[in-house]
Amino acid sequence: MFDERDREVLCAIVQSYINNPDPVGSRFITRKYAFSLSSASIRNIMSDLEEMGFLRQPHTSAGRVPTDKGYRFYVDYLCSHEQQYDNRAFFNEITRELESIKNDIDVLLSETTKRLSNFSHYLGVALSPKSGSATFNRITLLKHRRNHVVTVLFTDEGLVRNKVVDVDFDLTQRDLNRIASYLNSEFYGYNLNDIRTKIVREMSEEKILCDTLISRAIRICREVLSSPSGNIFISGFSEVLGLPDFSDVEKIKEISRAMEDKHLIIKLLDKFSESAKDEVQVIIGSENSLAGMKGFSIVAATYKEGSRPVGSVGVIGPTRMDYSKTIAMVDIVSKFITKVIEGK
Amino acid sequence: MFDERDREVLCAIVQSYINNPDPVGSRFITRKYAFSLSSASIRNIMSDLEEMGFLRQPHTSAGRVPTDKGYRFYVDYLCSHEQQYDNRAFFNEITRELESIKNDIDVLLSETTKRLSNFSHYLGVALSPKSGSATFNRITLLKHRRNHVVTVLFTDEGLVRNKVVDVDFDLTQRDLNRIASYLNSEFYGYNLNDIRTKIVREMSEEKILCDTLISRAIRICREVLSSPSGNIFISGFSEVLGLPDFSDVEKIKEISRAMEDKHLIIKLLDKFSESAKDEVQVIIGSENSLAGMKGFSIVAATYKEGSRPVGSVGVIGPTRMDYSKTIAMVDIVSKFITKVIEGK
DNA sequence: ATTAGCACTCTCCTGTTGAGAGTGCTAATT
DNA sequence: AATTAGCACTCTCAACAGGAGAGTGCTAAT
Repeated sequence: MFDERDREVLCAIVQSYINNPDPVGSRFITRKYAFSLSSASIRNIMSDLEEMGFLRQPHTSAGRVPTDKGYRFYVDYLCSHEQQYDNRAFFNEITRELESIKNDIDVLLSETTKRLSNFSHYLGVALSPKSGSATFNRITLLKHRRNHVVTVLFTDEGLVRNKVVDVDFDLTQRDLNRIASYLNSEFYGYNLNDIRTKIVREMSEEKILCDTLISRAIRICREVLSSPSGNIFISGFSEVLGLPDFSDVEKIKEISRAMEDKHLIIKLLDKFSESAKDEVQVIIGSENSLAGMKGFSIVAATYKEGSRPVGSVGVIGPTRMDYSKTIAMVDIVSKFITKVIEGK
Repeated sequence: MFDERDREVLCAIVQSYINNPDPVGSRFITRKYAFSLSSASIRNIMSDLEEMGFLRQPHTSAGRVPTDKGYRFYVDYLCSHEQQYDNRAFFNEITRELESIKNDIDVLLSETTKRLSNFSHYLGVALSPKSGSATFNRITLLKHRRNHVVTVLFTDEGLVRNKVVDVDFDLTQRDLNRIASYLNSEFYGYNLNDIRTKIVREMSEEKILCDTLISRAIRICREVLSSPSGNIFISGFSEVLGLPDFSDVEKIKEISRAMEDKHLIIKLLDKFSESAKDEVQVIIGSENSLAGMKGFSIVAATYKEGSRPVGSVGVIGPTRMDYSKTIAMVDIVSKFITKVIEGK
């Protein structure tokens, strides 16, 4: 009911449509892909494939177009992930130009998404490491004007975060040192999420409320940890505008709305980093469940710190996407970032 | 040759066109603006205005449309800058929601541009303070893993900047303290630009080369100052897409290209902050000289630190822009940011 | 100086038509 | 039994023509 020949036809149709967004007809297939079959036979096969839900017709007497289910089958069973020439060039550029940026993860991610979108012609996206699971190493407090404290937080993973915190009391540098060393002894080795919940729990305890030093320390620490966790990077909008899929204003509005709603994309990418699979993952069109992302696919992977995935990176593009090329690229990028983070 | 009546007609045409992007005809003017003249007379006046270069016709037998020169005259002499209801709402939202963000200038600017674009329906843009003219107050160096130093730079203006610097030598925290105190004594009170040039000059001097402490100090300091200076914030792309001016794909591509070329916009805004005028400034369409910004106008102003302008904020939109409203908004915003920076 | 009247121009919408591409079905062929 | 040739049918798209609508410029009258 679904033999080798059917697969070949489906594959040909998907590939042809990816190359060029015109519905593909039976005659075109016979000519271009040199099947030893007539167009009439292809028509029969296509009709079967349509009934099985892999293809659909935009209208009677147009050719066929893959459905999301069709793409899914293509990605899972048909497309080869072999590296192409393009990808080698991509790999070279990435490693050559970006390897030196290792101190500022945000710059690294932003530059990487830029290259990713340049080479793929889709939207490059990345989520910066979730600091929640990072491990507290130490904190330094520096006096800055009256009522302002500069905090510098170090994690075991090498993350450094600073923030200016308002305090409603005037403190000397000596006070700050005492507060810092309290925090350091108290929280060393915990991960930041645990510290956050620990603080909430302890806030109400009496011993905290009585001791001004401790209560001040806790308050400062809470401020530091309240910072937004995941930064998102998106780039390549003008790349996407060049695609024929976006020759229509409505389509453009759609994707730009999706882009501005960074919240949703963050959630989406978060899912990737939670499901700690090792491979590149693909979400196609309506599999996505998110309204406003109907016509788009996402190819993403996580990058890791040690063996723990801490963030994700990927590509958003139309469902009519060059999956094999894109998957290979995302694979390269995620591994590259992992490598850089771990300091080689 | 250009009397009161001509002005009134020009004003009516510009306003009508701003409301609604249809070429405006003579009959429409007489009906809508209740001139005590017939459409024929209006036609004569319009013909004169066209000859003077304030109006043009998209094609014979369409109505008239303002030229850049027409907008310029409107902005300089005709439009009233009175506050409208909208602006008060805008002012309230800005002050209520953003006054508390004063420690992180970048967050402040990014949030402000968001509101600005929301209310204006154009692109909100802002340039973060040029740190070059800020005054060195002190620097703190903290050890971070081997070969990495976290630097925290304080300026008199309250700016705090941190950066992780690679060093090719291993140092104890005590060494770092000595280096920091050398830098502090050496550079206290200078502005960052001067320090940068000073470093370049001194790098070659012998005494520097001999003394390892000093040479290391200088090297670290150079790294710190090499950071990118002006950050740019742009927001509101999806706002802009809703405007009838961008119902055409080509137009959308144009503005998105202009947006991606952040370099150019930075240059442009830089000009604003240099020409230290106190008012909101307007650049209309081709006055801009920048290719790729032909159909766009820029309304911008500087925000200040003391009396010195340090950055700029504004709006980019189609030449067919509601100038009086936008100018009022940019005025509010620039004054608001100035106020917040100076800590009220 | 102003205006009514009119011929003219240009856009935009609508309907028509014909070419082209592709399908599904049936009957013939292998 | 699978494949294919042939054909009628459907749908899109581009080109074209006509007509309504809006606006102008000019001239002659007020």
